[in-house]
Amino acid sequence: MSEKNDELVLFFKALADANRLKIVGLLAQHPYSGEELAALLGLKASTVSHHLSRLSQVGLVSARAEGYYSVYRLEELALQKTRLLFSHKDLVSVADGVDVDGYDRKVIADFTRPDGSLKEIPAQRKKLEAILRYVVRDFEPGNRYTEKQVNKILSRFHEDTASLRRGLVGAKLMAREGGGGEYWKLED
Amino acid sequence: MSEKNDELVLFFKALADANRLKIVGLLAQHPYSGEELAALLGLKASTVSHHLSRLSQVGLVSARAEGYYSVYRLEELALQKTRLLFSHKDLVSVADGVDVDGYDRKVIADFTRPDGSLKEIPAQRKKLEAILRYVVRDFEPGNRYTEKQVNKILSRFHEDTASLRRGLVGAKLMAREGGGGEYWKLED
DNA sequence: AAATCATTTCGATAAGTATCGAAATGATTG
DNA sequence: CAATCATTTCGATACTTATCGAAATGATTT
Repeated sequence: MSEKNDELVLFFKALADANRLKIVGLLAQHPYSGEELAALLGLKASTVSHHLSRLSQVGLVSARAEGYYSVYRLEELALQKTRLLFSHKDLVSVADGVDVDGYDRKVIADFTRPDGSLKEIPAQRKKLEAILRYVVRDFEPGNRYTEKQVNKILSRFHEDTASLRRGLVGAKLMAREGGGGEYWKLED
Repeated sequence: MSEKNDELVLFFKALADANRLKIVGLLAQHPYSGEELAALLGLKASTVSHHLSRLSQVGLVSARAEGYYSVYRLEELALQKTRLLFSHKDLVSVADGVDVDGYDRKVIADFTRPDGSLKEIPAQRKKLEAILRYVVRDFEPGNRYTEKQVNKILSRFHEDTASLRRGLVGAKLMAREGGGGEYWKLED
């Protein structure tokens, strides 16, 4: 997950420099030695060496010895790979390491007291939904509850149990049977 | 020339950061508000704003107002463009700002295919010479080649190896020893 | 082995930038 | 218009890195 992303970041960093892009463009024509590249770009040999190191680190260039020189060439294979990189599936997987419950946790932290009860019931819909997801955890799947039992559980969180109860049903986190007033938790 | 490269550098810089990549991955799933992104990534709102600014600067994300929030979405068009970015021709043009061999580069871009082979052998003398300078790079200085070896190397570029071979000798880029038919690369 | 030439490594410096907190701005609701 | 909430801007800090010069390493020739 994360290591794969690091590799991607390194790849883009390798291309995120004007002089390295020029090197790639030059090597796309034909191989060059480091000395030639330095002359063409107006840079010192040590600087070019640094750039080539970053490029070869991600497999974009490779070197072969030739006389005094090392001759560097572009690895078009690495670029081919890049073309395939931007499929929707691969893009989505870039976010793999992300903690998707982060938003809920932040809202819960903002609206709850140390004992877990609610300081207030959020007015904004998105935050209310996060809080309702938090509250509904205290109900067990499969169980059926009377309205009185529901209110008792909800009262741990806030005195306005009616609002919470209506919210849970409205958010389709719980359901109610029309007549008898029995409630149960809905699964995702 | 250079402005175009700057744009490219900015584009890669926009993607050369782990958190921005995650944002791209998340927005590839569906739009998010800045607040949600901040919670998901464990960053402060101001930091996320900075990242979104860099991403929208290169057209990768766009925003639309929705209630209190601004909702950001990925511009898949910008990514499509990226796929086309790595054609041989465009790669070669990345080195346009480099002040040497500009003419040769243009000719090479015009006459070569993505794999580096020749679409055709130029008829005009100046263009032919530029192409010959390009071709001769694949010969190593000091080496001696039989005609068969020469033809094998030249066949990477064009099936008419005889024309290329005669051109190289005529342009004094390579020399041939009269009797035995051995060839070698001439230095500038 | 000594000399020569290119490349790499190292240390230093300057520029860039990711991140935060605080303040300013913008947008929406009451 | 006042209150509320999200976003942006600003100033500061810490980390990264592009660049250079000098020294070390590697490779080739004599």
